[in-house]
Amino acid sequence: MAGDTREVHQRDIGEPSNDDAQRVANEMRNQEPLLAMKLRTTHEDPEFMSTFFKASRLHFIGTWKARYQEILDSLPPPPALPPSHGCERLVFHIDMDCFFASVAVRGRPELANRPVAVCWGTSNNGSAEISSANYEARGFGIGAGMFIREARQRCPALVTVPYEFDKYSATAEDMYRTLFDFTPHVQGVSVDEAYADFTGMGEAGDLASKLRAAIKERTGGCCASIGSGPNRLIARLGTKRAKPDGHWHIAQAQAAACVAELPVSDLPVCHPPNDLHGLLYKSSWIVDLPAI
DNA sequence: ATCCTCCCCTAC
DNA sequence: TAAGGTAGGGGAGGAT
Repeated sequence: MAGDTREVHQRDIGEPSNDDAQRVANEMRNQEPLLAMKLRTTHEDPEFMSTFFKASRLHFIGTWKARYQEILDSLPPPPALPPSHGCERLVFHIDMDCFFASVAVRGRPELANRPVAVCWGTSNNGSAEISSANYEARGFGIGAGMFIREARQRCPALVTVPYEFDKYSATAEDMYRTLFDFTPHVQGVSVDEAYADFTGMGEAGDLASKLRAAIKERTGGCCASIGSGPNRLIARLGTKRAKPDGHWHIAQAQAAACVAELPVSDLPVCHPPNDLHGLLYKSSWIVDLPAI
């Protein structure tokens, strides 16, 4: 079988096997106290509420702003945004690639080049929700929001690893401190995503490659993708095309043409189900919207 | 017209 | 077994 041949080949050249990767994932689970407890009621665990929030990825994401504020408080207050003098602004949208999964793979060579997904859940056919999947896993059609059961059907060799919230906080801080080294004009969006104004600081491609390299080094190997353009919306649309591990610039002059050929669903807030969802039936492409 | 409060919705 | 929280934008609708 082709798969067997590949395994033999990997062993020959000393690369970690799938077994090595699964063993590392098992060790991660074994060292996670939250998985050792397996306590589910207030009777079994008097600290049930606290345990629940400690294990919640949504709570982690939702309370990130408070931790970000501590970073802001440790820095001098940002100067006012300098005027652009009528020239177009250079706005960056920085977004870490599959953040939780890349933190998991970082420093664990056994997981490199393997399909990896982050979730609680130790059962192969459970309904634990995957919150981050690396690009190898996405190649099997695995993505955020999918239950572990379906992901395992699509890729039996998938490596599932538990959350490491403390590492996410520290890595996010590394990313933000790197960004603040470049400019004080930073707007934090979330734990793994920010906008920054680079107007008048140089050429977009050059700045982006320097910033991405600095983030990758400071975070120990986590990649950021960057979209850039004259405003936040255009920059953000550029990031979609930049991923993974890339940069895409959309200048003001190209912005209208670039955006026109995108599907309506690429716009923020235009994802069903919502109030604008009817538009998706009338038009799939942004270029057609003015005709509606 | 303007300013509120609530409430629904999105994104992360 | 799995860990669905949180902040902020914007519309509706009432009070001024």
